[in-house]
Amino acid sequence: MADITNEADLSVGIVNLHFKTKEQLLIETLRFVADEYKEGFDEIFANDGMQGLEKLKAIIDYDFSPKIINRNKLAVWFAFLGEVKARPIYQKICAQHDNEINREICKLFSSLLSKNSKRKNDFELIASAYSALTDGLWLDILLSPRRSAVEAARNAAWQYVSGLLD
Amino acid sequence: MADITNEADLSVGIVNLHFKTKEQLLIETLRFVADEYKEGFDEIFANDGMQGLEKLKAIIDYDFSPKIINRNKLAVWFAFLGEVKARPIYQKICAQHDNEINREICKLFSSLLSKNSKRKNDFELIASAYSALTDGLWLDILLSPRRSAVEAARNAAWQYVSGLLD
DNA sequence: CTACTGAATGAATGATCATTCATTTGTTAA
DNA sequence: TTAACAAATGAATGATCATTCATTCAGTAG
Repeated sequence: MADITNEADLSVGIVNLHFKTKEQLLIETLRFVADEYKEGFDEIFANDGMQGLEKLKAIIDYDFSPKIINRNKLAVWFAFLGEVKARPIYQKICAQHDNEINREICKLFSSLLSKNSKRKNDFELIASAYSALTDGLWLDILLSPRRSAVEAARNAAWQYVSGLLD
Repeated sequence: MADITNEADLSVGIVNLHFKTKEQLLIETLRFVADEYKEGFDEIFANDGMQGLEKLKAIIDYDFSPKIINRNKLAVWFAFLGEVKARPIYQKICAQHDNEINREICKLFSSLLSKNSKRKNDFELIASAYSALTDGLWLDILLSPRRSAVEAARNAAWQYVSGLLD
């Protein structure tokens, strides 16, 4: 708490007055970053100017944009995820957003694959794989702080998607 | 330390005598699980009875076998990963294994794709994506403790790989 | 100017928990 | 049988750190 309040230029007292406990502060923090991510995601999905593949491209760009991923924010995400087993509340906080996002991604792949008879029925599996790929690439970036990691990750995500749609 | 030594049926003193500090205990623990994983991985790669796709299939089975992934072990992995930014030593401990594994996976995809003129030169990108996909699927399993998650994850990994090789 | 109220401070408190070490227990050798 | 040494114990110690609360500060009304 001392470190946090220092960094924020606030007194220990006022932070505890607002958040009540350290645990509450952590919970609100997770909610904040989860909402922030979802908001940007929704913005892209609500944009009817984009269609299908174009939308997916926008999501990928968003997922690897500096606003959403940088080592600080990734460290926050994975610090929370690493605690999920000990504090299931963290997983619950993400659950609703995750479900909504998954539904949208499923819909998107379903429409993208509709012309591809071969993979048409795999859209749910593919949506899961896509989301997992993104998470895994984020982890990569957290682990390897080379400058090129973000660019390489975006390419890997894009190559996966374009490979699906030949 | 009290919890740990209780669980292990050892006295606090003897554990500290051996590990010196709690931090050392954590470091040795990470080394242990990292070595354990690598050992099983090497066993598969050293087996010359298997070739190409068969080997990849074996890796996938291994990556989602109960010995390697179960919620307890995943919680350990991600707890360490979530601390990487604060304690870079954790990332260093995994680095050598990770590099060796990446090299093998690259080789494997390189040979698998050699007949596919279209993706022949993407084997490094594909290897990264494959590894990230696995990590992401592991995270999925940690987050969603439904019984079917492991099976679904294995399918997603397999569908990615088989999709590459049409 | 004074009294009142709510916001803010941060030193002091108390709880937690890693680490230590005086003591006990077990083993080997003479 | 006893002495010497090593291994193991866990209560006591001390460091860390979240939380509290007596006090100060700032704004408003009379």
